Amino acid sequence: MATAAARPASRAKGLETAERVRKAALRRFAQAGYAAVSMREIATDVGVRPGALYNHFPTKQDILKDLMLTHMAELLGAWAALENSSSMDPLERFVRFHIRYHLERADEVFISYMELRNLEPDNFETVETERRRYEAVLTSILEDGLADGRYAVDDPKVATRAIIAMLTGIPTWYREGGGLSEKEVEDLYLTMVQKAVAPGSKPSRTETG
Amino acid sequence: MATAAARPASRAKGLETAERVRKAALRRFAQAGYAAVSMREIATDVGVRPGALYNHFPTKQDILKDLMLTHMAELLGAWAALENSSSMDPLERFVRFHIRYHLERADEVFISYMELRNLEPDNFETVETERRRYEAVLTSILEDGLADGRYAVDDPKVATRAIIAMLTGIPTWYREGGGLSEKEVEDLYLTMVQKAVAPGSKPSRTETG
DNA sequence: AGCTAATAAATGAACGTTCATTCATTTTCA
DNA sequence: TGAAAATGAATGAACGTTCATTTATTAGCT
Repeated sequence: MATAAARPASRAKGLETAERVRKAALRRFAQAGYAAVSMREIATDVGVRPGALYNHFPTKQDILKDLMLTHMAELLGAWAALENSSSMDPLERFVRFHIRYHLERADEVFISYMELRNLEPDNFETVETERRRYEAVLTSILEDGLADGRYAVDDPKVATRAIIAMLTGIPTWYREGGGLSEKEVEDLYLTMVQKAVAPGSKPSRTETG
Repeated sequence: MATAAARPASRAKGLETAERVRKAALRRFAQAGYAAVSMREIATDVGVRPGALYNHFPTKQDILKDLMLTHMAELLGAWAALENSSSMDPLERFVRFHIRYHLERADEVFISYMELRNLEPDNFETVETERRRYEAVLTSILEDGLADGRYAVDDPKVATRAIIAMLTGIPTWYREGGGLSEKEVEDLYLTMVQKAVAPGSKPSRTETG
């Protein structure tokens, strides 16, 4: 047999509990904030006594770390899986991906920029590095379009931050069944982003193209 | 160099302390989050014993409430003072005002949307109402431009949220002496906003109306 | 399959610490 | 003299975490 690290399918109880801890902590952290959530509350959600949590995570900090590192890795992984799989325009692909992903994983996203300050320096640095890698994706798309004249932005890095802030704000107000479908939101934002980076002389009253 | 400068009639000692409490709490809340800050820490910053804080604020909650309600009132007040005082284009005036104000009051702004969930329902509702009033300012500007064809946005309320999210993200990355002046940031963002709402390149729907 | 040793998970109770808040007393100062 | 402000000590509650013990679950052996 292989080492003990690989678990037989029947030995799933422990992993199940660890996963339930993650889920409960995720929900609670997103709702009340890391510092305002007690291990006792998480334990209650999981249906276990507080001490039992320490069979799965060494400290409360490690739960937060796990959630944030996992989220960043999955975000980059999800993009990597999509990056070369479509013939869609890269900017459109990125905008639609970002909106979709951030609406699907609202809690993870919320925690990952809300609880940064509660991370120990090492883990903070790791998350920041990944975040910069993600931003670099969009910057690179803008630079490509800039090089062949499809886009016109004065500063691709500033434009990247502006666009990502704009898109990341969506989950703070969008609610399902609120009159706009997810697709409609994607289209609205895509249009604004495309116009914001499009060449087109000075705004105000110049004619199009 | 001992005391802080001018105490007018020395009758103002109590008010001075209350103000020092506000300042200390503001800084601490912005840095560590409301739930992670103790009354003891605030008292230490102020130079007083914890119990003394209760001569100025009935509870820790009330300090947060005071900070957030004051901030929203001052934000709307600052805009009101500027609204009709310039011949600048309304959209430009709003964008420049928002960026400037949010860079000047980074801590207040940060707290006001980061600690919303720590507010009691009544105070939360008050802050939300003020926030909606502030958003309505921009929405109204966009609707005016939409009516006479200067702008073209599919949904002024969505565009409002998009623009405000974009602008409010600036303090998370902008640092003085980081290669860009505040004026340059204003100009870069203004250009993107103007292009995003300008009529022109991307027809996506029938006209509203 | 059944038994057994080993291991993993959960319990229940406790640890010391820190928390927001209270209050009688003292200090400050107009 | 009187009121506001600050002190110093105390309150009970809640916190993260530990640990000896019990309970579940599994691997190795026959």
